[in-house]
Amino acid sequence: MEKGLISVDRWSGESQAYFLTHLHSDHTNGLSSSWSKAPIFCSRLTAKLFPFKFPDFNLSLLRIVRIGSWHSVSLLSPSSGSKTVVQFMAIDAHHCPGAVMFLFRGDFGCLLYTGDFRWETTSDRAELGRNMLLNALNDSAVDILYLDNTYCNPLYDFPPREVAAQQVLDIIASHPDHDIIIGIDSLGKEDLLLHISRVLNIKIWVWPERLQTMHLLGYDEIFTTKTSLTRVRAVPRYSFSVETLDGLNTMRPTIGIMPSGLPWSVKPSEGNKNLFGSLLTARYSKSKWIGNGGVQTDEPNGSLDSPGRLHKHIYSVSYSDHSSFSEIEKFIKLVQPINMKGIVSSSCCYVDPMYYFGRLRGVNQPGQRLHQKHKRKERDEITLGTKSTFGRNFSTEVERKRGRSVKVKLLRVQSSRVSACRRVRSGAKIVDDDYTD
DNA sequence: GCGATCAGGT
DNA sequence: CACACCTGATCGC
Repeated sequence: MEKGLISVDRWSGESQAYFLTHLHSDHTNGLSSSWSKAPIFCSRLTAKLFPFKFPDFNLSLLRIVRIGSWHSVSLLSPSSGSKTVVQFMAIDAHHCPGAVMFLFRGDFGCLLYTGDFRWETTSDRAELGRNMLLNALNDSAVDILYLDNTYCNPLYDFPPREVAAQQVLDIIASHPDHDIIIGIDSLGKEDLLLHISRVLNIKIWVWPERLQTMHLLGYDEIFTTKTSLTRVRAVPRYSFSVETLDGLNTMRPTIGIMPSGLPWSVKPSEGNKNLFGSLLTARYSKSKWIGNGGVQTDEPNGSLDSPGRLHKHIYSVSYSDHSSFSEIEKFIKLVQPINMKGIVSSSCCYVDPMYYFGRLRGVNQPGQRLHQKHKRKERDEITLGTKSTFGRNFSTEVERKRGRSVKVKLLRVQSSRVSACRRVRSGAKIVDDDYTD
């Protein structure tokens, strides 16, 4: 086909080489165990985790890309049919285990695709990442930066993960006799859990599948699936809700901590009316946490004005694996791309990074003409994944309201073999595992 | 009965 | 309001 040279995090078209930045499922839509189109380039750690997500995948199709080295692949130019070489380098994206950015050079120019990334500036690891990127760029211009623009808005202001991790520890320390539930996904936030484990000298419960992942990542002693060994449990985020926490509290005093990009409130719902639906109680500002103090509730146990407190049993901490607005800004200043484009798009929330950062683009560049040329080439030959919820908003009101039944997650009876297997696999049966053994 | 896809949730 | 990902329905095979 005419437009198929390479694809990044995009699996639907016909390309000659495919690149995977990381294994979160919003970047693997369309990828499956039966994949056979062409080789997939990814980091070593992603390759290691790969079979776990895609059990019967033909691993001979994976190409491990060593981080920080240039690699090349020879392909056929879709337009001319002649040989063309694409050079590429993987750079640590500091997002989740195995996550990398890809820097490409070829006839199309120089492209940097960040995938999801966090660009902290305070840690040693961040310093290494910065140096690696600078070495890779080696003063040459990035024609197009494809940017993780998830939090590309000045409202999105949160601390480095080290600081957020301390906030989590503070919350735990202030609840010495509580069980602690932390909501996480299938990959990511391991450093937070390791930090908690180290500081409190305690094991951390995870669901069985997550334990396997932890073992693949090389963490052998820290995590456990035995509830009796610890009061701190990391549970799938989707099983973390007001109802879950209320239910758990009928058995033991328990608080939930949601490490998440932003201290947005939980969903509006009956009985929680005054709490929800707006920007929340605390946010990180100018190097310290402030409570907004304006949230009044009828909470009988006292005010919810401690930082991040969302609900009598739930805290939200801004522990994010995506870059904050100011980090995005620093990154763009460093890269000085000639042009850029957000990879996170949705019909209602897409923020074009050019809106805030257009002025930060590289200077002394030939400008639009060169850019246009590359852009055309890129559009023809490179296929890039974007996250999108576009389309969902077109469903009718009738469809949206159709047939929703209220679920009682804690006590739900397994309704089918297939869904039972799914739940067990994903650890949703947390309460059964915890309290009926 | 199966995987892929979609809508609708947490 | 974001993100990541679960569940159930439906469709094509």
